[in-house]
Amino acid sequence: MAWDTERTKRLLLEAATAEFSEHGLAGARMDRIATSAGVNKERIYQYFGKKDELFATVLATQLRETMDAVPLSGTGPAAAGDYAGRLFDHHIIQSTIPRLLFWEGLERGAGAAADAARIEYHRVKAERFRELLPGIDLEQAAELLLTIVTLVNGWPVLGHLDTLLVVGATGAPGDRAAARRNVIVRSVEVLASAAQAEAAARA
Amino acid sequence: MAWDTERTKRLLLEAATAEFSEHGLAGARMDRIATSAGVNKERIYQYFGKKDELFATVLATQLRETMDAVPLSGTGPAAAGDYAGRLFDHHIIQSTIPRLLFWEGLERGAGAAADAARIEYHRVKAERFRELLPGIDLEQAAELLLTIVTLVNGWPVLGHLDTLLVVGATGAPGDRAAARRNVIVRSVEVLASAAQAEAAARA
DNA sequence: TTCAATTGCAACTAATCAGTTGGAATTGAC
DNA sequence: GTCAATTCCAACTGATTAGTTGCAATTGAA
Repeated sequence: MAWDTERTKRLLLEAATAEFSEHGLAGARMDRIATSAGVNKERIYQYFGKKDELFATVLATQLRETMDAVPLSGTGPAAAGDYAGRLFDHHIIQSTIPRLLFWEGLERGAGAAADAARIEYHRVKAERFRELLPGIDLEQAAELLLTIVTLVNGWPVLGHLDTLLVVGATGAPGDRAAARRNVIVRSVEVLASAAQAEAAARA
Repeated sequence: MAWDTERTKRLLLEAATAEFSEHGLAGARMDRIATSAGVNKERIYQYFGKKDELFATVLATQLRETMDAVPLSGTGPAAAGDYAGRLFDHHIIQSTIPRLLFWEGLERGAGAAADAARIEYHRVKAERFRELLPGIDLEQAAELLLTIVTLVNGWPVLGHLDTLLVVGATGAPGDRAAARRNVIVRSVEVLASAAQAEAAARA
């Protein structure tokens, strides 16, 4: 039976994803990752390098996967809202993503935007998003996309604020995910329509 | 010359605010807080207790201060947009706030919503925000307030995403803060109008 | 079978960290 | 001036942590 190096790497990457999502870079523990993966700690260093290199690998893998998993399709404000809704759904299933994105923002800051491949990927994404809303310019598209990503990823991370502001004020929690998803989708539709109207008024 | 205990506490609290804002709970170092404040480390424990107690104190102090510093005023969608703009401005000056809010979300999670006084404070805030937009119900108000807080606080924390999506796609950075502030203010106005229209359509 | 490369093991290492301690210095009441 | 309480000091402590090490076991090519 041969060594299954790829499987070992996968186990470690999965364990690292969970650990970094839960604790961030500073709070994560290499021992825990190894134990959780059922792999000797020394293998981590052999395959992935030091702690922050493993963190970078986890981020690159997970954030890239998200962009591939939720494609843009259709045209018009409803398509924009649909995209937001699907992104929201994806994050419910892959709950590590929003946390990793904010850990990245907090722990790596501006340095996180220095990757040329990633810059290109996002440029293409913004361009593609613009095509969903005929008539708007690239800046409008990029700003709206930033709004979508902020709202969708921010919601689970600021769950305590949802509890304080919405649940606390109105009393009955109900299905919070469904309600918030609904609000975000409709908000995106409204903002997309407004963006188009604004672009038309300027033409 | 008497001991100035209150001054020592203030120095420590300021240093702790900066440290926790920069590094979060797991990444902050008590030695650094003490050094930065020019105070002996042992004083921290005497005055504030252990590390996570100090963190809680910093959070309570800073987040409470924010709510007091940016009051709600006026009525109508423009008032909602104005509030968002003033909140945005405040966070530019007090750059620790957004980061602390997201550290809290990531590092303390749902437990952060367990404080009775804070629940009450947010309930009152949501109620007051509802009064800005006559006709809308409390749930609409709370959801829109959550959207505002998410966008305003999320922007600095996701600065790398701004760079990737907006700057990367459109080329010239310009004054990003002003541009993003403008987008948020107008978005809030649009969403506030839509919320009122929706409430009216249901009446 | 041999041999070099790689994986696997678990103990080890040096540094770091939150928290503590004993004693000196200071304060303010009496 | 005395005295108890408090602040200040800086060294200490024990636990934890990222990373390393020496050696055994395994793999696959020749």
